[in-house]
Amino acid sequence: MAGQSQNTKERLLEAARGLFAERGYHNATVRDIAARAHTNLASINYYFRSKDDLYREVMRSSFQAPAANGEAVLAPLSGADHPPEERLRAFVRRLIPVSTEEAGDEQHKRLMAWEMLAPTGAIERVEEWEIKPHLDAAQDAVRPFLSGGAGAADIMTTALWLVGQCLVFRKLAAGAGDGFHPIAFTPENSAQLVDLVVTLALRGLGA
Amino acid sequence: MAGQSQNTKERLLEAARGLFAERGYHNATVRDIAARAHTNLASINYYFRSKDDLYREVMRSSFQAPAANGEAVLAPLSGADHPPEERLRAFVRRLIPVSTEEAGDEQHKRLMAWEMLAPTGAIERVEEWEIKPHLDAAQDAVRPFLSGGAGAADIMTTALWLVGQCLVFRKLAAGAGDGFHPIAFTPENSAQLVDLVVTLALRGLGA
DNA sequence: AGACGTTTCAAACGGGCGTTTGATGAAAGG
DNA sequence: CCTTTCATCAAACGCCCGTTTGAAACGTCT
Repeated sequence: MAGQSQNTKERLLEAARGLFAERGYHNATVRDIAARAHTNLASINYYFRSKDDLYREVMRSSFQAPAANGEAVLAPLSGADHPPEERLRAFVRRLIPVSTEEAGDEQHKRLMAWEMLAPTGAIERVEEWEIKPHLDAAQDAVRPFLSGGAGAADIMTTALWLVGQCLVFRKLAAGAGDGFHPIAFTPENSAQLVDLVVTLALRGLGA
Repeated sequence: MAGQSQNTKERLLEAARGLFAERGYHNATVRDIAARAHTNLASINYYFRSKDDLYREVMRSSFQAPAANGEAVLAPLSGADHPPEERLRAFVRRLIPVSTEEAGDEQHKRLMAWEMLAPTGAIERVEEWEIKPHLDAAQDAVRPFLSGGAGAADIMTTALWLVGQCLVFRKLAAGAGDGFHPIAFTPENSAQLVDLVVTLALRGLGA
């Protein structure tokens, strides 16, 4: 019965994704995954050959999910026919979360965080996938504001400076520690936040 | 023999701290800890009552270590008799790493990162200890530059903006992904970095 | 109906985990 | 010299882990 089997396999993937994100690879047990998927323990080894393969499958799908960060951030910025200020604003807008819940794909981010702290080898150099796209886009965003005498290191440093201003909000929105800082990430607040960051950044860059 | 016993207990603490930082609580096994400390398995339950208590002891000592971030960052900034620019510069200088190796206490940071991703309950609200001191100092640093009409939310947002600019370098210096960004954290480079961030931040703040 | 391939399930396997135990060695005091 | 106390150690105890197994349940053909 192919219909139900597909269903079970997808339920397993979803349950595994959630538990891997919550607890990391080693602390997410196959028994818990099977229980959350409402299926039997052995289904994991039936559909995927092992827990390792299941994890690899989760990581693979997490990277090609529509909400993955890299592409969405990069794509619409390449149009060089817009003024530098507008492109910088577009960069900032895409990097700042529009809501606490949205704040990027929370599960995806936690999966990456686990992979950085405790590499399983499923993905070599996660940072390259997670950070480099932002960094490349950031370099494009700040380059027009720097003088021609600026070297590659200067561009990189300034790009990091810009990324940091945006990511700090993303990080604090994602973390559970909202108790002590009274920032709510509603769409309206995010728009104000983008305005503020863009204004301060542009002034900093001397525009 | 009390002398050797103290020695064993301290070796256990050091080994545990290293392994907890590397692998997190659940994946650091008591057998590995004992092996790294060159002692027997049962010593852990002899000197500390359990693995849990050993972990708590590691976390406790990590917070009162001289290299812990909070205090060192906060203390010398409280002098209100310095001009605002100087206090902001002091804030930035303390938050930007002076070398890749130094970049804060790496083990301490990894312990906190583990505790955020996989809370063991040993420390409630790690962020409050790790981030809040920076945030309070940052608010003090930016407050003089804001107009009197700025509300608490504005101050908080601007403080986050400033912290983000500094922490991004700290994070990238600490992470292993140095391959793709050609920034070296020598003392000289750090000084330049501080100058850059301070300059850009001051311009952004309209000073 | 009967045979066949697919999917689900309870039970068990070997291994690593944290912890406990009881023996052994080494100083200290009467 | 014998006892007491503290520190160390090898061995074992349950427990939970990922995986395997063999059979039952199910749908699909002839």
